[in-house]
Amino acid sequence: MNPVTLKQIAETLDISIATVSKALKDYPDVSKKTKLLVKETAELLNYKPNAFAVNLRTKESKTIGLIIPEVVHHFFSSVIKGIIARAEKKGYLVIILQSSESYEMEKKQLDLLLSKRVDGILISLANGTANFKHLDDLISQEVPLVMFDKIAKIVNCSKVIINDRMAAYTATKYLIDSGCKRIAHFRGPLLPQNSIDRFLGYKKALSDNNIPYDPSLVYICECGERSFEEGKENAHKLLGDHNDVDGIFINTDLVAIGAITEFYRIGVKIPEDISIVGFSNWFMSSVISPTLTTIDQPGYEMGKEAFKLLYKEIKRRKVNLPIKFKTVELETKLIKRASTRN
Amino acid sequence: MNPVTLKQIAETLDISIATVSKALKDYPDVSKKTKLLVKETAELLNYKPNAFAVNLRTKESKTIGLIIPEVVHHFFSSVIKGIIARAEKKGYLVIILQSSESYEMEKKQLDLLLSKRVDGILISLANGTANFKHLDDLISQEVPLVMFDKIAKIVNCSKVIINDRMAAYTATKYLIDSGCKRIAHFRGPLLPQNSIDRFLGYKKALSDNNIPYDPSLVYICECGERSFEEGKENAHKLLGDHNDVDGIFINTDLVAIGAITEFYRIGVKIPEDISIVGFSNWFMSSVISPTLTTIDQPGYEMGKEAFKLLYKEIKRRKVNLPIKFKTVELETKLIKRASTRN
DNA sequence: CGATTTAACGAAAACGTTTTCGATTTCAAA
DNA sequence: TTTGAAATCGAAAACGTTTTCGTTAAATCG
Repeated sequence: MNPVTLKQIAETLDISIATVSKALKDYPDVSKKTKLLVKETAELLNYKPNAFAVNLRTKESKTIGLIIPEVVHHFFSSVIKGIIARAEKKGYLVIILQSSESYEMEKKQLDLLLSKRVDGILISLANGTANFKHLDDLISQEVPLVMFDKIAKIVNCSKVIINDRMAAYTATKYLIDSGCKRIAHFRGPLLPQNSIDRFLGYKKALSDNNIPYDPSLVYICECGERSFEEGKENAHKLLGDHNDVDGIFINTDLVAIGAITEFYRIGVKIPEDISIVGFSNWFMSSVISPTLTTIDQPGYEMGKEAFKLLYKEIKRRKVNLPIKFKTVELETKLIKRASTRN
Repeated sequence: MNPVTLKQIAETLDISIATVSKALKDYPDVSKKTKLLVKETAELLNYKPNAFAVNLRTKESKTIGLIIPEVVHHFFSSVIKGIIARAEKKGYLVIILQSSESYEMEKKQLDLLLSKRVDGILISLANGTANFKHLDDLISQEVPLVMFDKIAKIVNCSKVIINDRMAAYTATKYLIDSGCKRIAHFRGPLLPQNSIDRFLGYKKALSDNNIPYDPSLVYICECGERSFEEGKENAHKLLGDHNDVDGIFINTDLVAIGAITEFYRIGVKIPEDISIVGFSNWFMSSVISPTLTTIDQPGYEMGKEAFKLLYKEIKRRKVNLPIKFKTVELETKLIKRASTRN
């Protein structure tokens, strides 16, 4: 019961393999009569083209690779969903790999995808990635590549991002406008561009409003699997270090939720004693108590947009058109909830 | 700058393609000397085997397909993570597709994966799936297949599940033991096996404890994208229909969280007025207020286990060993939290 | 030294498709 | 009838591997 091939159709119809192939793809140099015949028997025999052979011939797999730092993550799973949806429409399948925020894994996985000869790669960088040679190599090999969310500015390819700096500015400004005078920041790791940008946005908002920047108010989180615990820990530490903090802008919702949990345990009132703004708008943030004011990050759209860019690049490369890299910036918005004073 | 092939290595070394291929795979009939030579130049030229050609020759892609009802879902993304982790260790890549709980999409996607000639398929059924011909077809084509979580008992393949019935029984029993006399159930859709089993577990727990079963206490949820809203709606409806309910066993955490939100809004006290037990143990459930008592469903392990079964089947089929289908049942446990009286 | 084994290599088929290009047929126009 | 073009078809190469099997040369044995 082996899969049926072009050859078998050719034999049962007593014509050549070439004609069968051409008939199935509606080539102009085969008669309507034989086209019909071929298509009927193909249907009858339940013919499915052998993807391996097609790949080999056409040199494309209609498959793209996706490398993501962490799969179990509301934002990233939204991105995945967006990518899959868009890719499927265009006939592409997507292979997903998880770097677990490790540079080494990221490199290994790029290699894997490359060796599988995917038609293009979508990537959001691991926190541990400081060296970009692996990406530059990809580009010099002319593999279509687009980065999203956690990008490296220095790498020359298409990107889809949000304006982290502006969003952080908005978040911090909102704390200031609601009366906060002494605002802490739980930031992300030192390397990723987005945690740098969010930090800078925070700082800029302070200075624009004549609030002195105090480095001792900035706490670092890994923002990995221990996000929630980190939130609790940093909240606890903060309370030990300072007694005058009345607002915190936190790099990511899950850490913020950890902080809220700890504050609740200790008896610090949110938002009366301390106001909190998170980042990402995890679904969770709308159901905890108090609900969390945060920045909405459009994951699904980001996924769709990222695939769109990749698709264009794949198409253009195929016909040797020049590639112009684009970076599209998606809108974020402040979601006002109960963790801040209005 | 085309990718380097065996042929090019052969030419630069002035030996045959066959020898190069064999040298790289450490065949015994090539001398250590040439092996070294070949490997060195392969390294030098940065040779990467052409996956397409290998696939065509070996008839395997080292890729598996995964069909999941919904990607943005704590449980399922945990499963994905488990599968990817295990697959990568064995050199397999995984293509992920989302059925969005639709039978039609599920069918289409199976076809897609089949046409890509993945080495095996992992699937969790859509809620809309009542007909299993597409799965039986797969099996008769001898495509390795394992179902997980949302399975069809009638389909003859390996499965990895939890004992939904027992888990639901435990959950309901816990409500009873904590003093509840009048227990409602927010169940899932009518078709999926697991929502049936959970309902049966609920019913059995009632009858074992001499509590009359009252159909008017059972509410149905789609448990799709609107889960949270459904929870709120059903909670509201329940309050209108009955005034003596003191406990609810809810098919899935997200619905339960919706219910809690609504009860909170209305002023019903959890757990004093009504105790609630959810199902799945979403991370969210540990941070809302009150924290939600629930059944922990081991997603990551389920993913790992599912891949393990699939891998075994792939290996055995390759050497034409007989296949014995297995269904492994994973442990669940009751997580006692604040939404129930202890 | 002849016979036989062993070691090392290569030719070639095969996997199933796509596509170029030449061959054949048909048919209308001259 | 001849000629030319148009319509159909097929042979064959190519994609890059893997693997069988045969060939040669070297080594071993009696």
